[in-house]
Amino acid sequence: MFVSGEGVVEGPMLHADLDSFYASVEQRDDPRLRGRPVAVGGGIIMAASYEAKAYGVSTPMGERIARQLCPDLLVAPMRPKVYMEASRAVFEIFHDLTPNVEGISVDEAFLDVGGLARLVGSPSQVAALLRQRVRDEVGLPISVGVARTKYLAKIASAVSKPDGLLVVPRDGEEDFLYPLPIERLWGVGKKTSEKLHARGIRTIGQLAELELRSLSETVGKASGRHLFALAHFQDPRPVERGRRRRSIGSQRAFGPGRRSDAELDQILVGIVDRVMGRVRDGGRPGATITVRVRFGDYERVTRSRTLPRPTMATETVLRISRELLLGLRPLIADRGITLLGLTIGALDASGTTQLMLPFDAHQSGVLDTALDEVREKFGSGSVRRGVLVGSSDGFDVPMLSDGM
DNA sequence: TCTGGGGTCCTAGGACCC
DNA sequence: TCTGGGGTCCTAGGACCC
Repeated sequence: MFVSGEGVVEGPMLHADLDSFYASVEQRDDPRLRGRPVAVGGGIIMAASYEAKAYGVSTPMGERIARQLCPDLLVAPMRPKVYMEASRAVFEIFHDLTPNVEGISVDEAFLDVGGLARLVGSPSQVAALLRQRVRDEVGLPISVGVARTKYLAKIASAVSKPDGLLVVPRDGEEDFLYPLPIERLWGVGKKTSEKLHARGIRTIGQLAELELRSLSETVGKASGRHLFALAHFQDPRPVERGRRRRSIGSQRAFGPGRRSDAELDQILVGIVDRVMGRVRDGGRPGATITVRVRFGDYERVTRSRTLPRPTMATETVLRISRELLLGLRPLIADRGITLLGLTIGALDASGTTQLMLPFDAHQSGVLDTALDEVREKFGSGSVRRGVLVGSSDGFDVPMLSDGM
């Protein structure tokens, strides 16, 4: 069961995903790059066109390796502002089609197109229209997957790439999903796929044959439940509008050479400045400050501290980050440092509240009253989603939390 | 594959409270 | 005085995603 918070809708899902986003923008803006292997970045490849991917160029990959794989590779420098503008234009088209848009990243979103049947047509017609509009109005290729659930739609868009459209019919879900390799599932990365391969599991169909218990023993409890549900087409998550970011961070990588304390401090000041600028721009004070360090041997550690209340003050955050970094000085002196980063999380923590409601809250009207209370206290944008948790005495307790 | 930069979520242990 | 069970919050690390 899912308890719906504000802005939660349900219907046929559409997943739209721009192809090789940065590289496509570069090819759009420079005709000489079209049809040729293009990479974006410098030092490290951040995006590769399909022509470049054909040579084995991928992200993240060192530029030198990429050039070895593809001697004709054209490398364009990053132009973040241009990409942000293109992303904004694409999302405008999404929102023009339906208000039920959940942005996942700059180049990717879920759309619930259930309500559009009468206005525009079937989900696949909406998908075709969306692709056409993005192509005509922004000049970018975008792939779209259409299915009953979010994950199926996401996998469908990935399978349809590049510049594709794939509809998974309700009676064709098994035929579509089960032959695919497990790596297609969201949440199966290097480690998890290794564990499953060790058991001879390579396809989603094979994974679906496992018992939940035995799957959980292999990949862990939460992961096990997650993958089991996906393999059995259980994915009731609706499109969530207006998700808010839960942390803001910045980091800088550098070569393994020696850094003086003064040098490190200067880098830290720059990073804190950048992060706190974004914190203030967004009006999202944060309480948990995390300093991240990667040593000369590329092993990473974090040190964090949670303030009694969220802050937007650069001075405070700088002071805490200096203290945290100070604690790492001996290790850095010993092993060198190749990355310094700062994340500020628990955003808006002062306004976080959780309401425990009885099981029948939905029917009894208790839920509505509780939602009104939260909105009154924290503003109407504060109720983000409903989460179902089990309580120890056997009763299911829907929990609403804000600031998500 | 000699290693970016921005994130999310989960786990596990310890401190602390009732 | 000693002890248990249940719960929250914080910290650190890990896996994963785009």
